Amino acid sequence: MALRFFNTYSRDLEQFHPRDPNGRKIDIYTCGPTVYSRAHIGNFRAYIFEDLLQRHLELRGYNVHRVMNITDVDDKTIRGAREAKIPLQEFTAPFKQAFFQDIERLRIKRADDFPAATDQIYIDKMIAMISTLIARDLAYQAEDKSVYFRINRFPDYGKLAHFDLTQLQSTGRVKHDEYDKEHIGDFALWKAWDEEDGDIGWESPWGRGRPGWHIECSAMATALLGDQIDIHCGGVDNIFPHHEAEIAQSEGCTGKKFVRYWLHCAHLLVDGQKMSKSLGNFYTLADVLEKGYTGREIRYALMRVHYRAPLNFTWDGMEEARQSLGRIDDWLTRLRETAGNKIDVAGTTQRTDAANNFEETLDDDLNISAALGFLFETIRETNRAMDRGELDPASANAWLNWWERVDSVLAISDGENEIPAEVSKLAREREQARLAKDWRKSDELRNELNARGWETRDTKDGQKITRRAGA
RNA sequence: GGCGGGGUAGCCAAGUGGUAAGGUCGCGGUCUGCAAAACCGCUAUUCGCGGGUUCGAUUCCCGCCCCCGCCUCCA
Repeated sequence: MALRFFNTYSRDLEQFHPRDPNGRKIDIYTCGPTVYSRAHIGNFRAYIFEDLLQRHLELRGYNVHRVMNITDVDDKTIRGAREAKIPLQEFTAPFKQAFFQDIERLRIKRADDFPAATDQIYIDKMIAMISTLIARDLAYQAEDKSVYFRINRFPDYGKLAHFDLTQLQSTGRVKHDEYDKEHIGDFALWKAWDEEDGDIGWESPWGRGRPGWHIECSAMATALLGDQIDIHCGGVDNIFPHHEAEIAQSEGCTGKKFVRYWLHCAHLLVDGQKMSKSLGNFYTLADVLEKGYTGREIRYALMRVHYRAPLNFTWDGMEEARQSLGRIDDWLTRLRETAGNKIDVAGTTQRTDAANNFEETLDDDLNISAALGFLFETIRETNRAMDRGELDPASANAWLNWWERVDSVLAISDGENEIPAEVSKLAREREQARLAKDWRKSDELRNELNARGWETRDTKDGQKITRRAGA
């Protein structure tokens, strides 16, 4: 099956065709974090979806160039810096650092570029774009000195969200001191400095101020990827107004179609509800790690549901993720034992079929659930063959090679676990106790190993110890 | 009110105009000193509800109900 994705713009599944005439190079722009606090697991669901997308495109032979912006100036960062009585950069730095730590723990590939909104080159680019928009009558400076986009002059405004502009209602989420706008839907490109901004601001043709949120992404995307990009991703809540505004700004400047495919990830719910601090169901990655779950377990839990379906985060779900990964770990351990020392043996026809199923399923708008279904079916079939002693080393190796491809997309395999000397000493003692049929001592040692996070299994080839899932 | 996404077993979830993948949990069995893992078996006569089309619908059409989100700076 050819690659296809659900494009928010058309609300339809579309075959994927990159702009690159050779069909190999793909540009992706993804909206990154606002660094005013630790990102929460809902944010990471979106980033994991984007990572899955990139990894699958790469498995399919595409050369992906991805940009993720860092918003390091906005109302919240300014407020945070003011309350902490420290410079803005000093306030955002630790959150940037935490963000990079978090994505590493979740095995999210780093983007090729992480432009920050406060980089002078992007501020300059934003100012240049705003000037162009004003020159084209698509923007105006209002009485309050801020510059706004004039949505009535951009006929396509509302096409992405499929909104009728006359229906726009204020939700009161934004402070409404913006009476100077011509239309309630006009959004700020440049926000005039006010007292609350303190010493944060940049000089511009319209006076001191700071960029609006939307213009950042237009400036950084076009600066790094050009006037047109293949795929732009984000959470569904960014469709309107953020991405709608990006289209208006970018196309208003370049006159070219900005994005070919808009992909949006559904929300993460926690216990069936939106995360919020007041409900006490608000989790950062650190919160979940503290409960004893590992990065790959969290990655799996956030990845296993299709990106366009709402995902309900629960602790039962985390436990399920742990058990599922344990099943995969044990399967790999067995395959490696069966394969012995052989490496790089040519695959079997059976392997190829499974590979196609896994990959073709992902081609269909990243159908991860079906892809995992194929993986687990494969696991059962090969386990059955190994139980019967019917899987030869060459086939086991072929499966391991297949897994390498699968895991290049999923990125969920367990690291190599070195067995600590102390643990292997206990294991040897238990082996001796078992030979002596001293079951009491043997069981005590098993409990001891268990307490240290290691599980023992007595097989016909002798005792095996493995690291317990999550330990 | 407008615009979306979703409603399939205890929980998570795939899927198709032809009779329900997979994961997890639970129960029984094989194996084991006992376990663990693995494997085998059982667990939705049924896919939110009501109509319609059809030889046949969970899948198509119409109506309705419920959950979640967006509607101007939340991924």
